Amino acid sequence: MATISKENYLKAIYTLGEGNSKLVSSTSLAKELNVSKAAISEMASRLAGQGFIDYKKYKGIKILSKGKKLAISVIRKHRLWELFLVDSLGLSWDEVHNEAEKLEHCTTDFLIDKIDEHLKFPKTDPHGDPIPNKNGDFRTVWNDMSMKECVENKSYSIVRVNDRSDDFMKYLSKIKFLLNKEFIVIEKLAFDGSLKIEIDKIKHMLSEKIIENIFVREIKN
Amino acid sequence: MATISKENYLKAIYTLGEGNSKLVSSTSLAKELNVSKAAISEMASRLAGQGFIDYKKYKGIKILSKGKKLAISVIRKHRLWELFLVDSLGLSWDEVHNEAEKLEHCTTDFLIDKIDEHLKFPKTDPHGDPIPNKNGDFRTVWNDMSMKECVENKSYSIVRVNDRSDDFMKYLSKIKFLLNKEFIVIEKLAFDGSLKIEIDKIKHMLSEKIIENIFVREIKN
DNA sequence: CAAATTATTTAAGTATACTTAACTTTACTC
DNA sequence: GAGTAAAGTTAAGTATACTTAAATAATTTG
Repeated sequence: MATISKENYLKAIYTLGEGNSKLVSSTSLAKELNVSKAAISEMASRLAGQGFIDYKKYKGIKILSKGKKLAISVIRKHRLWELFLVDSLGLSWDEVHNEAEKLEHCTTDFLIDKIDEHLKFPKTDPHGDPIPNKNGDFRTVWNDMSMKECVENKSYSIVRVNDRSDDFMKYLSKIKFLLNKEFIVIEKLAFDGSLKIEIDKIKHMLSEKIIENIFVREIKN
Repeated sequence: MATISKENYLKAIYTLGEGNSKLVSSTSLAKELNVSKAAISEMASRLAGQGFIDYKKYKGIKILSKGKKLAISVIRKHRLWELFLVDSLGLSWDEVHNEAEKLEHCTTDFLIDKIDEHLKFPKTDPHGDPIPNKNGDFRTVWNDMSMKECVENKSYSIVRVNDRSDDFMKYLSKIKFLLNKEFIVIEKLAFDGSLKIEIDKIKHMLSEKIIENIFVREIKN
């Protein structure tokens, strides 16, 4: 049985392992899931016993195809819910993450496929992350760049954000820094890595901590 | 903390106790929740300890205002989800009960209020059951009658059904016997309590077991 | 390369939510 | 009112998913 806990462990292992390439350590998993390292050891043994992961004591965790399948299915549910809540229920993008975090665990494949269909099989969620299709394939090709690489006097649009904390999302909403929104880089400050940008004719200073979590696409005119 | 189990226990206690009037027995609860009678004793002690119910050993269970509040909140979530899935996602009424049974436990008050608003504060769900408002009040006045009381050559419309089993709901869907649908009683057979009705110009025989779970309103012309 | 530090696991204990089996209470019948 | 059947509880045990504290393995550093 795939309980809520197991689904969250597998999602975290999949994310931290970046697909299935990297080994995931107990410490990083414990931090991600907000549980003790002892809890990780225990659950790792259980998940390994059920064929979801490969677990070598003191070495690390690697997701197996069975675990990957479940993780992607949960991610798919999460992202489709987020988009659905924004598009069909009018929630704002900083409100949907926590709701989707719960809904992803109590949605049947039947229902999520109906939602996928209703949204006309979208490719990305409201944060710009790709939505896997029914078969678990991410078809979107990454062609974005970190906002850190932006140069002065060029226009960009925001393609993806990499943080879901309330504070971060709420700040972006407040300055109307939404997905696909265009902005111009006015000034780049070398000494602290911060960026002065103009959006909707209003200028904002963004710290390095903010911009390293934002991914953009250059707009060529 | 209100876990999924606790929510289901309170929902069942509220339903079997018909609001808060009747004492609920361990046996009936065990049957409703598909667990052993021993499990009922244990959970009853826990719920009583937390002030959700009044529990007198060997006597029975009675819901308290704290428990009633939680039960109604879960029922509200269930019924709003059902209507939402039918109205906004196009699921059929026999598909929504099982989905709502899961979603009701992982929906915040914030989200369900958004759904309520989106549906324009509906009064009944797709089975005709009343939806409590944000304050927990059921405002709908019951003016339906059991289908058993139907008489020959009169027209009725279906107002509410009292069973959520897949077989029952699928059969009603199949013969297009949907909420608010009009039908005429052609013949009433006294010996087995069955009813011959006409719906969309097609005649159907409905057994007593079916009609006792259907509630109707007479259409006067 | 040995010592120290960090990472990880094991052990023991807790809470929830179940089970079956044994026992007790209540209700019913003669 | 005693005997019995049904209803309900208690006791003991299980699985999941955590915790803290102690022990062990791996890695880093002098």
